[in-house]
Amino acid sequence: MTTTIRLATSNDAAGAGQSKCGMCGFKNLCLPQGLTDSEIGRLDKIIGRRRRVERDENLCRMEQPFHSLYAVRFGHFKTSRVNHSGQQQITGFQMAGELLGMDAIGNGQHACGVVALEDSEVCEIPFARLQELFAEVPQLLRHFHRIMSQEIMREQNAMLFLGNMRAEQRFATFLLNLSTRYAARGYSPSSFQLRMSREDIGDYLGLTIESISRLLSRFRASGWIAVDKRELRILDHAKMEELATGIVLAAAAPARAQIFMQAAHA
Amino acid sequence: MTTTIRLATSNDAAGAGQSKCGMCGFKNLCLPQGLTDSEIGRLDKIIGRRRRVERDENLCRMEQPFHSLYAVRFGHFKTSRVNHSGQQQITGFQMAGELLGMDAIGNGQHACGVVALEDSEVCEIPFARLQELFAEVPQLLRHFHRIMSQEIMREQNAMLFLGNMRAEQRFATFLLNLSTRYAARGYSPSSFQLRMSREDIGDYLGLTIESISRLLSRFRASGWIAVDKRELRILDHAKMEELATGIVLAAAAPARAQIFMQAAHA
DNA sequence: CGAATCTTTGAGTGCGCTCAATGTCGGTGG
DNA sequence: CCACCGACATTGAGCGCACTCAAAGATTCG
Repeated sequence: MTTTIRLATSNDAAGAGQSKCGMCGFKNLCLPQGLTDSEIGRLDKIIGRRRRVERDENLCRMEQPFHSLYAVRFGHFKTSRVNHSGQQQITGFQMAGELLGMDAIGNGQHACGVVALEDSEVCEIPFARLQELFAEVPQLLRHFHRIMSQEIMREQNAMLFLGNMRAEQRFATFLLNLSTRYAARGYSPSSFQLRMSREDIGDYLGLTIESISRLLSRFRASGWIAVDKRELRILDHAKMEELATGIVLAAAAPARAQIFMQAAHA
Repeated sequence: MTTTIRLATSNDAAGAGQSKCGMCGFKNLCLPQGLTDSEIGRLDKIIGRRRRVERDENLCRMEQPFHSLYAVRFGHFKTSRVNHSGQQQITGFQMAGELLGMDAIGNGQHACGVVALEDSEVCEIPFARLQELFAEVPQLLRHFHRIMSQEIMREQNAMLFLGNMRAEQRFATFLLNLSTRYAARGYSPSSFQLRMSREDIGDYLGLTIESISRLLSRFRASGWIAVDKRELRILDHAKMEELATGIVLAAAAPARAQIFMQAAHA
């Protein structure tokens, strides 16, 4: 590599691939979480090449053979499944520090297609080598199990809103989920960009593009959010939580609110 | 082996707990899949007590601390989550050979409640001991990862029908799913009992109890199924697949059917 | 500037929900 | 034995939320 311009993605020592995880700003959200420096070093050694993925490019397609997991280094992705009749369901949106491809382990082929929502970069993690490392770094294995389990919980949360919630509640839940995840990454929980199109949001929430558009308009008109194209600000966080949980934490229903607060802190 | 008659549930040598997995009729569907006899023996040693669970009894509740996974030995279970506003989503129905509790690994507490649909029995698998065994039996670890990944896929399938399908299509998908799973266990794929109430089915499919009842009536009136209480027979399997996939494999649309058949075999 | 894509907004419709009544079954006690 | 009860299931009537269809506006990109 002889290029001179380097973005935030750059790594020092060319080639050998040292300190990939150790220097990554998201190591506490990603696979290395809870590992010692020396263990991180061993993980570094098996991390494959970084891979740039341009906006709208497929990181992998459904039914492709599985070789590697991918950790998002920066950028955003969407994962989706299409069934025989052509119906698409977006199964999730992934951001920096999150792991992609765990659905592919079971059958040795990707169950979801993965597409970049913007120019992004992932770290390739050859699964065969990761498995070897599990034997040597038990803490890594334990954390990997936690990550997979959390992926299961994430999907179950999606089932919960797809099966039970009205459009308004789904959408508020979605916005709060983004808010929380950005906060965990040190970004503003109240002001962020929607990296995905209205259609993607709809395909995730089980709603149409028109419904998403109407929800955005209505939330804006109510003064709960501000939207300009894909720029979004949550103006009334409490109202969002009220919508998402269905619980009114206000003077109107103080008794019930207290009960909930106690439960939440228990 | 000196006994002549053995129920699926019986175990010989009292106490010590030998040959639990080795003699289990579902070992090829469960954790021991692909293990050698000696490896199964090692797995046997860590399997905790068997636990009987009566109909409507909780195997575990939401937010309980996590210690063990459970393998269903016989009987049926449902797993469900309830959110703050009291909305319930059934996340799945489990039968013999299936593993319960993987959602609890991530946070160390059960994300789902588990209730027996009939008198049932599970094998308790202390997770800490299972983790120790992973280090000694790599094949077990690999298979465990496959199981967790398949659980992720299962949840994603649920997202697909909850987000995209009409009531009729969801219900046909549900019936075919049961059919396939019973077939894999050596039972009839076309005749089985619905172990769960209409309400449970509704809470799983994101529909009301009335809708489920109407669907059953309509499917019966159309001659596609026979229902008597909870006894169900699939009379027209092809029609069920047509409904579930949205693809008509019939003379009416031969061209499209051919395309699908090719794709399915590719 | 024009073409393509994405988004917003409106009008009307229909699927599945809500509410309500009736039916069926198993259990319990007189 | 029947009467009664509670749980579960079925069926009907009417409604409303989100969908479909349609058109216009906004934005991006060549």
